[in-house]
Amino acid sequence: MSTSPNAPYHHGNLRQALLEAALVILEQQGEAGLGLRDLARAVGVSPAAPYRHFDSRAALLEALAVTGFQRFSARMEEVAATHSDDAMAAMGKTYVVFALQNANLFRLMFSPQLKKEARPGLRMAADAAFETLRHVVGGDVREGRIKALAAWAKVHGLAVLLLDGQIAIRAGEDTEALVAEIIGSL
Amino acid sequence: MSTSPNAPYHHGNLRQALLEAALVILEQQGEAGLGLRDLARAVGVSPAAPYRHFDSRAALLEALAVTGFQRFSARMEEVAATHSDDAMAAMGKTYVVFALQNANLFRLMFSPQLKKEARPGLRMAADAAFETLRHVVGGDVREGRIKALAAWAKVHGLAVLLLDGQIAIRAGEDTEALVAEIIGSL
DNA sequence: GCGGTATGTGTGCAGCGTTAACATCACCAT
DNA sequence: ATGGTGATGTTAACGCTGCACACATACCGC
Repeated sequence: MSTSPNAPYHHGNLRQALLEAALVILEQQGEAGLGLRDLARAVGVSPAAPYRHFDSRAALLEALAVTGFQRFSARMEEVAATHSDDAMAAMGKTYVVFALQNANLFRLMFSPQLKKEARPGLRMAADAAFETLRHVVGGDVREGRIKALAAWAKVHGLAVLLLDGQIAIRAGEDTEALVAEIIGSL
Repeated sequence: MSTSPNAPYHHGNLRQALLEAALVILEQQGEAGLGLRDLARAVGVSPAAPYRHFDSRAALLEALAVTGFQRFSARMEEVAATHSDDAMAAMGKTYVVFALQNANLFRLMFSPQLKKEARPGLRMAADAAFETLRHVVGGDVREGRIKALAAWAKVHGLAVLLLDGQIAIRAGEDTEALVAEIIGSL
């Protein structure tokens, strides 16, 4: 039942292939549509093969979320480096744009079913991702912390509400412009 | 196989009983732990009985989310009525406290698997819940809208980040006080 | 009373995540 | 070279889930 007559018995780099295919399916179908059997079929491998690389479906989702945080982190550092003057606003906008462009991945990163208390790897990836943010915003100082948390909350809430379609975009209104305006309003 | 020898064949008000039991299970076990069979057993009814009142598991979850929005709405209106002076801050704090007290219900209300685009009832319940908020904050005015959205985003983001355990509470720090401080920092 | 309809029961199906036993291959010490 | 060993993939099966169908029961308008 092999896909190709002379397909090799071993895939070569299955773990990576699974993650990549999973990212595609995730963005297309959402987390609920990402089944292990479909995923295995998409990569051309038997239904149980993924278990050699991931303990469970939850572990696979965790790995996806971790790469999500890494990509997010990379984007943030990049923006922090190139916009040293208006870093705060630029990072805020990048934050929201990332969420909108990678909707289902972003949702997965903050999915309640990936309990971060029980998954140190995910917790660390998440913390690392926000490290840059915290540093730029000066959240380590005693009294700067409140403002930093407020800014973080505003940006994150904006991302979540937009993802949820909760903030109505009026006719002829540009989403990115609206985001910039809201972030700008301290 | 009846729970009690003279249990009536008809439950009386099963729909309501299901919703109430579901709310308890939801808050105890989270959305993933809410199975139709367990729920039916908890109410003392056969596994297929819930389908007379809910088309699917998703429909049940939707109904739960709707009642969640209604409770949320009630709390908001109550606070808006009793705190006519500092309405904004009071409502913000209530918003976050509601999320923390009804964690899993709040998560369900904004769960991506309940696609609001495809569920008009849920959409309406959500919109109605935020109506009060929008009114008090003056979000209908052209230029007040940005500030209103910013405030909403800040409060919502704060709730979500706290729920996710993403905002670290330092030793000897009171969560509610921190919330009040962050909300206060415009 | 009686028939129709709403409500609850019992059974079964397909699909899921997961596991265990087996097959195949790469690699490394001899 | 070769043979043993562990990593990787396959196959089959288990238990569970949401869900659908046919049947049983109880309420309600005539």
